[in-house]
Amino acid sequence: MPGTDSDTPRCIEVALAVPLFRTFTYTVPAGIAWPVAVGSRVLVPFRNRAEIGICLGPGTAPEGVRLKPIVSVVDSEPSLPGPLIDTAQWIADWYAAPIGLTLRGMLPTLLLQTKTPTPRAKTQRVVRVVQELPSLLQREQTFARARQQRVVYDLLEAQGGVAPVDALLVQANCTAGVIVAMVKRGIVEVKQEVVERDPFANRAGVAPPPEPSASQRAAIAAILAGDPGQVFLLHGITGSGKTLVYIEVLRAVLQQPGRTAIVLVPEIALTSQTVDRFRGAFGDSVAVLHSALSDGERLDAWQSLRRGERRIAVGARSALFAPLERVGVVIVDEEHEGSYKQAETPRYHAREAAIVRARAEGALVVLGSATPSLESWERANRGQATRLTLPDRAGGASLPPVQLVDMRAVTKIERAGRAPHAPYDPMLGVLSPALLKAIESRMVRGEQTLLLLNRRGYAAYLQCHACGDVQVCPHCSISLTYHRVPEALICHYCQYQAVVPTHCAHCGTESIRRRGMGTQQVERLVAERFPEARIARMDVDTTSGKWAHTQILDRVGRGEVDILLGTQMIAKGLDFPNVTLVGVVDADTGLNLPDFRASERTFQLLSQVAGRAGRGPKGGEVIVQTRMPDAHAVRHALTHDYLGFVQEELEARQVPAYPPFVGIANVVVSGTHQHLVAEAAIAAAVWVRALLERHAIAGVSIVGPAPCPIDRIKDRWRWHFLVKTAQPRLLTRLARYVAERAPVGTDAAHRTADVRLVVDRDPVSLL
DNA sequence: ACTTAAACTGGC
DNA sequence: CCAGTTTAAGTT
Repeated sequence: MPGTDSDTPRCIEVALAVPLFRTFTYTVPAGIAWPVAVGSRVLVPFRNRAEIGICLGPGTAPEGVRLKPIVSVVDSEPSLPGPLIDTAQWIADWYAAPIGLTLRGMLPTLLLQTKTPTPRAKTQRVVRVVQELPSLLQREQTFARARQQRVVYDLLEAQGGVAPVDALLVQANCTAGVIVAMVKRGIVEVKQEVVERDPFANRAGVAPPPEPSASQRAAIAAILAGDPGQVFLLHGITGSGKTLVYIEVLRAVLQQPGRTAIVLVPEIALTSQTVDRFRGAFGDSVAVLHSALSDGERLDAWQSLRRGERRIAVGARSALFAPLERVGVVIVDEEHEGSYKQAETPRYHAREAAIVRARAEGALVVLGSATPSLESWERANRGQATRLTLPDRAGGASLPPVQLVDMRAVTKIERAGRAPHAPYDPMLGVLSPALLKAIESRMVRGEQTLLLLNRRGYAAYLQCHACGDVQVCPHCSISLTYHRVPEALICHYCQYQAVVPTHCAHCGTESIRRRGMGTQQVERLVAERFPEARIARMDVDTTSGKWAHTQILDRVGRGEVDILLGTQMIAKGLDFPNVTLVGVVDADTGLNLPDFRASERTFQLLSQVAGRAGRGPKGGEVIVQTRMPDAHAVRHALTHDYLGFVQEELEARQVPAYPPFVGIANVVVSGTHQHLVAEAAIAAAVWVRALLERHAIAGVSIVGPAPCPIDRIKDRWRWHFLVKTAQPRLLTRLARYVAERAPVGTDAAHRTADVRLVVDRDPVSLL
């Protein structure tokens, strides 16, 4: 047996959760069984402390170092099976991340702690609405004189009808007396409740899946006939029944003894309907991994998967690391979603990592989307993925017709018809007559409307009409958004809050105006126009409570909402047959961001939200308001023409070169002093250029450095430059070299400015 | 990241 | 001159 000779010490390589691009070598004392399995947790002395690390295999003693012995092997079975270790190695390599931090991200935190405190269920007091006041009219009558109660009610309502008492008091900026009064009036109740309650644990089952259509059957058969590691791109238009394909593939795979499966969804809270269907089909075999699990619950879920008690892991990004063995299929739903990219180290993309893990497991991969990412589309073009298409909506429904409203024309007509000094009517600039009329007809018919506006708050910013001054965040270089309930100016990047000024800070006049509409303003306009409508708003502000998403959507599903208004979170995965109208209030919001994916994201958003309409027998229609009707993202969305869009967008990515034609790494330098950051970024870029020249490396271009489009966030100034090359291996080496060795923050001045450099390979956004 | 040791600062 | 504070180095 290797390593058992008494004169060659038994050594292992151990990864520890420190930001270092290296492992540590330990000896294994005689009392401990040899060999130590790869992927096992080991307790080791490190910096005078005991730490838990992961054994990566036998090691060789480096020269001139006195090795320490491990204390013990913690696991009887490795916590991380071989394919997961391989995946971790790939992630660390490709994304230039320290292996120890990568492995840490794969395990529940409790498994890496040396001491295990027992978590106990916490309780807190919550307020719940008991008397529903769905329409504006009822609310105005009820709260005629009770201003604060109205504020509390609106906040509560917006969060799904339930909220913790203390949080609500802070939000409404009022005293407990207000809530006591409301309890007395029988409008709300206050109860003590356990905080951690898993809404997925006891949700009602859903109807058994219908019979697959011909094209669904063809896709299922093709996938099941795939070779181990084969990647399928399932391109199915919205409502074509991709989920049914997933379910049937899962069913077939799980029939093989011992086989397991992983399903990734973009954000669990937004896809509860999809998750319900998996639960409905596979019941207790499913472990739902979501961000609101407590550490203890997460550990429970992890262990049930590790022990084989549950064979399907459903969850966001990190569910890819489910400790399953013999994985037969990995499904990535809505594979184009940017949330699959992690924003912190390791900055991995779960879709790419899924392909790597599947290869290591011998599993199939299914990437599903109505609007595949250009990366996946090009992967199929190159023959590295097999394209499957679901061209029709299930049940014979057709895609809804999309009507474009050119808001430039609306503005002109409105101007012409208005007396010279008549006050501007915000309604016309925000909701066109065509859209209003369409909403009205839905109200009359008892059908539901979805309104998308990808900007939260009331107004995008405040501007002084006299001097042009705009209120900006003192910590970030973006304007403060005006929020009405509760009234405040809020920075959407750092949550900084300021009171709303009455006078311009710059010129002292009172000419402050609200510019750029947000969801709160549209909610108000719609409520004024349709006082009897039951309106729900869904955006980050109304979904702060843990299950607020689910609660709001359940209300829509039960028909208790006439108009659901929200940001992009209403665009995903909702399937409500009574929604017959989708209105896009402003298609242009994201179109002009200085980011190479702006068009792609806009097209995806428009296509996804359009797909929410007409899912039932009543059909549906979509109305898109825009001032940029010629933009290709808008044009092709109108005709549901994904192929047309992709063709044009691929063309646009050739020159200047962007993914999928080149790989890019975004090197971001940040720190607290503007000029030091600029200096460091310039020096780093010079250093990389010199490196390329010294080694005569061709085929790499450095773009920049320049300030990031948002050049300050949370008091940190930001500069960046791009490293572009069509040679992935070269980019791996460069990214690693820069992350590990770039001379940034090494001198005293830069250290005081806390100058740091991060390498973000395959960035999802450059802002 | 975190800890420890070495190198500085300032009050006397 | 020494305590307290900043900075540099190293983790097996």
